[in-house]
This record gives sequence, structure tokens and C-alpha cells, in this order.
Amino acid sequence: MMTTNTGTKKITLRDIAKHLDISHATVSRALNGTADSLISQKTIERVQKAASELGYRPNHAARALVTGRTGLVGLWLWTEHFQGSYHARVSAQMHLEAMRKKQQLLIDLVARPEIEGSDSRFDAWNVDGIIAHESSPALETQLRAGHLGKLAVVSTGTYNLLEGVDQVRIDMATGAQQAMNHLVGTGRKRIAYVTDDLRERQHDARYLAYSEAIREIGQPPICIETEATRSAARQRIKDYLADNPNIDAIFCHNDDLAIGVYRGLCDLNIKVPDRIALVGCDGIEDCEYLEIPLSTIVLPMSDMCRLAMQFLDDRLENPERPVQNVVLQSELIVRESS
Amino acid sequence: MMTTNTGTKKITLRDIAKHLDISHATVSRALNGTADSLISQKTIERVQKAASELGYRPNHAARALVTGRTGLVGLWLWTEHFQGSYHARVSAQMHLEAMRKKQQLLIDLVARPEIEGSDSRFDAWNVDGIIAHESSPALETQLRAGHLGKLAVVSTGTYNLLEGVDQVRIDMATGAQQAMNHLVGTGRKRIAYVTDDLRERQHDARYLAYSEAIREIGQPPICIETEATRSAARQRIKDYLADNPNIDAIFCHNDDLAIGVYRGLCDLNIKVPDRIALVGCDGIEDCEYLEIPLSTIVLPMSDMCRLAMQFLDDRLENPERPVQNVVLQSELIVRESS
DNA sequence: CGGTATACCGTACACGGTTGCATAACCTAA
DNA sequence: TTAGGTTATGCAACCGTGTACGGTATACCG
Repeated sequence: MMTTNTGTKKITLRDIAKHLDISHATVSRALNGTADSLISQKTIERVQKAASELGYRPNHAARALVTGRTGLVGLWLWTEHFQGSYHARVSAQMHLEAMRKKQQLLIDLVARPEIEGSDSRFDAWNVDGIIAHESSPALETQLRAGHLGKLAVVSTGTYNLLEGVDQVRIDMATGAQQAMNHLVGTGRKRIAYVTDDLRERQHDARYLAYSEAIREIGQPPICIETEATRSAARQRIKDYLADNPNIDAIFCHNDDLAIGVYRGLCDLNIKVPDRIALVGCDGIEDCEYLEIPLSTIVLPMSDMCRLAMQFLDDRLENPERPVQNVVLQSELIVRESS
Repeated sequence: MMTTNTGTKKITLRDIAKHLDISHATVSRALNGTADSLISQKTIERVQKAASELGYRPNHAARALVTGRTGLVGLWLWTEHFQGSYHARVSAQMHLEAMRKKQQLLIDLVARPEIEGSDSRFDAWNVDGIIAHESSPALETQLRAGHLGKLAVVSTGTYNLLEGVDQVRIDMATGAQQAMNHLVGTGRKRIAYVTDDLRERQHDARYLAYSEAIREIGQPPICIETEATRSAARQRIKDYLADNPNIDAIFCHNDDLAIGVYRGLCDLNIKVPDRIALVGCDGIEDCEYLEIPLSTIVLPMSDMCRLAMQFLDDRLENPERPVQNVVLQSELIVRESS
């Protein structure tokens, strides 16, 4: 009597049925414990014993084919974001939440904005639901109208999204306003905004808060665009200041940029916050590990992930349930850089 | 004539076959372009047109069921590692390589060492192959003998693994020896080793290089254990130095620990490298963004991921191909911290 | 005009599960 | 003994796709 399968053959329900001289339907019911049709306790034990002895592993593809549920959920995020510290953390956290939940597996799809949703890997591997992170309204609409049809979708992130959709939104406006109030309130006048994404800025709470505050104090906006890496931001700020030294604060679109900018300022021997105050956004851990810990807008990332997976799970359980949504608050944490 | 499916019904091969009044087998062949049986160009075009008009999406579960290949590859790594900066990057990079490859999807499994491989999610969702990252020899053996049976497996990481297996190994010994030579060569005597994983240290090239070098200079080893977070390391080093101030260099098991330790030293106003030299390991980006950029052992992470996915893909194409393995070099990068 | 090669396509089954329905087994009560 | 009601199990039909095999029509050749 072997204790585990030696490996070369896959064993199926029918194998263990043959082994016990019962039907494979009984085996299926014994292992799944379906409530409607009862199986005798004795049979259940025999089947379970045989299953583990033979080393039976269920074939999810077959199960998915008949049940229509794959047990897969997708996480949707931009390729560009994926390279950044914050979104990499989001991805990792979502993985953890997914497996904590109903052992649902999580597949990541990374799509570029210019690519149509059509070659999405989600409708290829038919996921049960997806979490669309920082998806734009346009993409949302397309997603909803497109091939994916009726599919459980939860939106997460900071953008204002469609109505009538499960979502976990982070209100970044509050934090961004706090940041600008803080900078203005400490006497800064010529405040620059550093971003890697000018394209979407009209939808971005950070940029809106920035331009609003700038207008209120009657200053011209100063927008500095850069590639989305620390090293690019580091170089970019040096180039910029060479021509325009007249700046006393910088508000960055995210912490990676802020860290790059900070290092660029160090390269130029510019004292932070004495000469230039610096505020980032996202609240990644690295901010605390600079010699001048970085002020930043902390986002409740873990809560967002947990709730998103919760909402998705709820909807999979009951597709007709009323829409859930929640808004989480962001908060400015003032450290030494401002 | 609609251009896309409105969404409520899933359409199958049979639907489009009925629509064109041909058999679903023909549709299947037309879409897949099987070489053995020829389909007329005209039919192929009709089918493709109908497929896109009706919004056909293949059902991967069904395909997987009959072909036996799921198109999924798994990445195996430790839960504890997953929280760290380096391994989070590995995960992200593997994702990118996976989709760059044959649009293979990638599923992550995170297993804790004390958990048996038995509840692995890999044999649940039957992956075609897995990349086992930093798996221990014991786990390797279990993996190979266990339920997974004959499965494409590529080992990656720094540990010495089984023979006869595709692997991409990073020779960390060289870099670690460079690090110790460097510290000793610059006159350091009382060198401490900070780690979060005392358990596996006898297999760890870093620790081996450390204890070897320490023995050669006739000094006692100083091993400091901590939790695997920056903040824990930061506190731990402060506590330790309060009792044992007599240290002039620290070699850290990874960069997260090194960054935490660095900040702890800053808290104590200990000058780096003047009073204590500091060397980390992994080569994460953050090391460059400290005011005293951190010396570290840079691992060729991207190459590792690319090759691993390449090897896996090769083996899936041809299971009988000879074993491939490669050893990549690590390299000490000396920056200002040592 | 019959035979054969070729190009194209349809039929049927398999993959490994789930599940409605029929039925056997068992037990109880009349 | 038998009717009737539970309980436990078997049968068979799917789910959507791939593919071996066989069939038809056309072309070509003698």
C-alpha cells in the first residue's frame, strides 16, 4: 500500500472510483461534500482515504469547465505603475489578500493604456472577477462594454470612477490639499509640481489641489515633467534648477520621484527643507529612511487591498448584491523635509 | 451586423459554427491553424471574421482540459521573503518576463517553509511548470518526489541545489568573499553579521564567507539576529550596540536590514563609515538613495529572471532536452558606506 | 470512364469533473 | 408481506475544445 503517488500518472476521480468499485459521481460528491445529496459517512471516509493514498489532485480546468468559475481573480494595473515602488507593494499586498481570502489565486494583468482591452489576458484565462487598479474612466467604460461583459469588477485607486460599481476609492484630494496648505502655510511661494504623467493630470487630485492652491496665492504654476524613475527625477531636477533656481518648494506626484528629487537636491548642496521644502505622495517605507525623512501623503494601501478583495469576494458569492463602495482617507504626514 | 458581443452570453466554437453552417471542428482548425489538416483560405477568413464579429473568446479551461497544458507557470517563493524589497522586485520582474515570453501567465504561490508542499496551490491549478526561487535542497527533494511528479521545474537563487535540474544560480560566494576581503582589507577587525535567518545560515554563502574570513583573522564571530524588517533592524542594532559598542564593521544579510541598521547608526550619531563600515547585499535601488550610499553585493536579478523563464519555456517546448544551468556572478559594489 | 491522389470538412470521442434524475437499498409501519 | 418513505448510490448528459479518423468532392491520369 503506497502512501503517495509516484508521480508519472495523473489520477482522476474515475481511477479512485475503479479502485473502490464505486461510481465516480459518488467519489465527487464524497470529496466535495455537496449538501443536497448525502453520502454515507463510511463511504466518505473510504474515499478520502483512497484519495490521499493514491495522491489524487483535482483538475481545476475540468472543474472550471463545468462550474463556469475558474477561481481566478485578476488584478489590473498599468505597466508603468508596476515598475514603481508603491504599485509593486500594491501588487504584493493583493496577492496576500487573495490567498488569505478563499484561496483564490490572483493573476496579474499588466496593460498599457494605448493597448485596447481586447488582447487582455483576462478574457483569455477566464477570470471570475477583476480588480481594476487606477483604471481611468475611459478604460472603465470600455471594460464594462467590452468582451468581459458581466463580470465582477472592483475599482480601486484614487481616480473618480463610474457610478454603480463596487469600489474602494482613496480620497487623495484631502491629503493633497493638506500638503499644499502646509507648504503655503509655512511661507512657501514658488512651489513646483513634479510628475511623470502630465497626460492624466486634469483627473489627478494632486495636480488639481496643486493648481488650485497656486492660483489662490496668485503664483504661476511650475510643472516639471520627468520619466518615472528615481534616477530620471534626480537628473531632471538638477537640469531644471540650473535654468530656474528660483524655487522654494516641490510637491511630487509620488515618492519615487520625491526621493529622486531629494537626492538631486543633495547633489546640488541644496538644503532641505531650509531652501527647498519637499513633499511626496504614497507613503512608501523608504521615505522614513532618508537622512531627512520625507513628508508624504500616506495612503491606506493595506486597507484598500483588503476591502477590495472583500468586495470582490462578496460579489462573487452574490452577484445581485447592492453595490458597495467606500472612500478611504489619505493623510499628510509631515516629517523633516518640509 | 453587430461588431462586438453585447456580453450576456458566452459564445463558443459551436455558436460560430452554427452561424456559418459548418462544423465546430472546422472552426477550431481555422482559428488555430493546425498544420496537419488544411483549411481553405476562404473558410479561414470567414471564420475569423465571424469570430471577431461575434466577440468569440476561447475558453482556456476547456482547452487546458484537452491539451493538458494550462499555459500557467508558477513562481515559488517564501512568504517571508515576499515582504522584502528584493524579492518583491523579483516577483515583479518575473511577471514581466512571463508575459514577454509566450504570453504565459504567471501565478505566484507563496509557501511557508513549515507548511508541507501538499497544500500548494500549484497542484490545484495545474501549472505547466514552476520556478522555485530560493528553495532549499530539502524542499527541492520533496517537490520532486511529491505530487508534482514530472513537471518542468527551474530553480533559481543563491543556494546550492540539486543536480540534474534546470537552474539559474547566482554565485553569492564570490561577492560575499569580496565583501569580507574588502572589510578586512580596510583594516576592520570586529565585524558583525546581521541576519534574519539564523536557521539556514549553514547553507548561506554570505554567512560562510563571513565566518571563514572571521576565522582567518582570528576574531570571534558576532552574529546579530533580528526580525526581517527595516524598523526591526534599526531598533535591534541600537539595542545591541548599547551593550556591545566594540564593533567596527557590519555585514548584513540583505539590503533592507542594512538600511535599517544604517538608520539605527544615524540615530546613535555613529559615523558611517568612519567608525563603523556597512555592507549590504542584493543591490536594491534604495541603497543608492541614502546620503551615504550603501556598499552592497549586486545580484544580477534581471538576468536571472530572464534566463529562468527562458529555461522553463525551453523545457516546456521539449521536455527531453538536456539540462541547462548557468551560474551568474555577484559583485561587490563599494560605495561610501565602507 | 474508372481509379487514385488530394484538399477539405464532418462525426465522434476524449479530457476530468458536476449534477439532475432514476433507482437500489434499507428501514419502518400497517 | 408489502406499501411507502428515506437514504445512498449509479447513470448519463453535459461543460467547450482538440483531434484521430473517415467521408466527400474535385482533379488528374491512364
